[in-house]
Amino acid sequence: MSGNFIEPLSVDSVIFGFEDATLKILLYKRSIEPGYGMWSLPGGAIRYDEHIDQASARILKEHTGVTGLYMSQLGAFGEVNRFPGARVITIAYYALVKPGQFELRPGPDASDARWFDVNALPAMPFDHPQIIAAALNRLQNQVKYKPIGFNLLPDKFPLRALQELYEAVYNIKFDKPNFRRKIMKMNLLIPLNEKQKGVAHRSARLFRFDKQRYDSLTEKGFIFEI
Amino acid sequence: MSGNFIEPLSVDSVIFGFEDATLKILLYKRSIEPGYGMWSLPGGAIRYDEHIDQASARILKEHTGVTGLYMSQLGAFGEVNRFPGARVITIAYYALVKPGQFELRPGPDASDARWFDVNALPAMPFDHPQIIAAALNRLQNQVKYKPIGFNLLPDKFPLRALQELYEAVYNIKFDKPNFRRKIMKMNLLIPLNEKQKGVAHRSARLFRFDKQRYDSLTEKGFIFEI
DNA sequence: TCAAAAGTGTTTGCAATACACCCATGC
DNA sequence: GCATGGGTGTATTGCAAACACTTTTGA
Repeated sequence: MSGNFIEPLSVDSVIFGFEDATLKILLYKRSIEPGYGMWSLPGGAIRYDEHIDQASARILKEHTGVTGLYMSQLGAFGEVNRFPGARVITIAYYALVKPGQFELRPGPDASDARWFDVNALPAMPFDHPQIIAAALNRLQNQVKYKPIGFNLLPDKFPLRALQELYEAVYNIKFDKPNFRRKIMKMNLLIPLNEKQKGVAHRSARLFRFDKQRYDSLTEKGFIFEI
Repeated sequence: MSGNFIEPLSVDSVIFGFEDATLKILLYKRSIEPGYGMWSLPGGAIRYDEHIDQASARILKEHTGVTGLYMSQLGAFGEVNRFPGARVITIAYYALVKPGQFELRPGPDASDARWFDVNALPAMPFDHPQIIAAALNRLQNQVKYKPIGFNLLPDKFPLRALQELYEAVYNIKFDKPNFRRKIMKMNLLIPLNEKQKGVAHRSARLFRFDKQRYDSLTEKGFIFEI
């Protein structure tokens, strides 16, 4: 317990991934008390000399091994007894990960790491279930008006993957022709001269998200909405 | 500086009001250092034994004298040097106030209190300008899908007041007939047998927001949107 | 040649927009 | 009676929803 840390303040992250048409969350099996052996959100203490966003990025790096993940603050969680034995307020973040962006490994103070389907989460310690609920809620609100969903897809993807992503996040089904038209009309996807491989049916064209075009359209008042 | 407080953690609130068809923010003139004499957001330290939402409600009460204001957390602000002389992370809230809900008075550590037009704010200390920018942004996002705007209006109001509120928040103009129809179609306003008084033209009918109806419609999947 | 998903076309109805207009009231 | 805002009517347009349909590919 060094004076290098702000003791009553921690950071916790909800890391979202998307695989098999399912929204997932990355949890770590705690190898320390309290909560030994439980699956929980990756987290850590904030240092005196770092911005809270830096703290979150550092802790994500310590757990995943990679930097540059899409990341955004959710807010502070401050129930008096949310953490046993001491008053700890935590600042929660959520992060988005592309398939295969890093290899799973146990993070600090953890013995294992695993992706869980958002609809089949294990028992979790502290207020982590509430934090996850807030993260899901935020993700649903953000993904509608910001093109952050692409941070959950590979760089090259077929339209169907995008549709399945939105279907998983909103938990509803879209009509394929109407969804395609809506997306294509935005002119934000660059069609590639590549197709899906290894599928047992007609292979779909792949697309890439055009961030530059999105930025320039946004300057002109364009509003992304799905 | 008693051990009763979590030293490195404070709460700051952006209090919004609506008067003269203008969105306003309530600021307090600091009578202590740092930032002596500057107009700033009302704030204070979090106690060890209170939920952060309670801390925010308590500090709002200490400043305004009233409880029960609509209030919601914005998030944590944690630049390393945001507060001079010590590492202080602040958790920001925004609150909505009805016209005349309380009498202005200087709060703790303040010599004066005053409403400022959001488009004509004074120089402010620390990161308060950023916090206000975030609050405005959040308000704009929230008011579109949640009926929280009514917390800025008197209990009884003419439709025009609601329109002016949305015009002030979004900073755009609406077409009056279309706005009326959109609102009335939602069936969320109860028409009263009362009219405006003291106006130099045809007086408008007053309405009241029907929260019960909103709640029951929401359960059935209704989505508020303006 | 069949299954499965890619991808296109077309109809329908609602809802946003734009704008013309009449009504009530105080000065 | 005129200025001011309250309040209503209506044509136009665009888009979302629904669904039938054709095309391509691997097994």
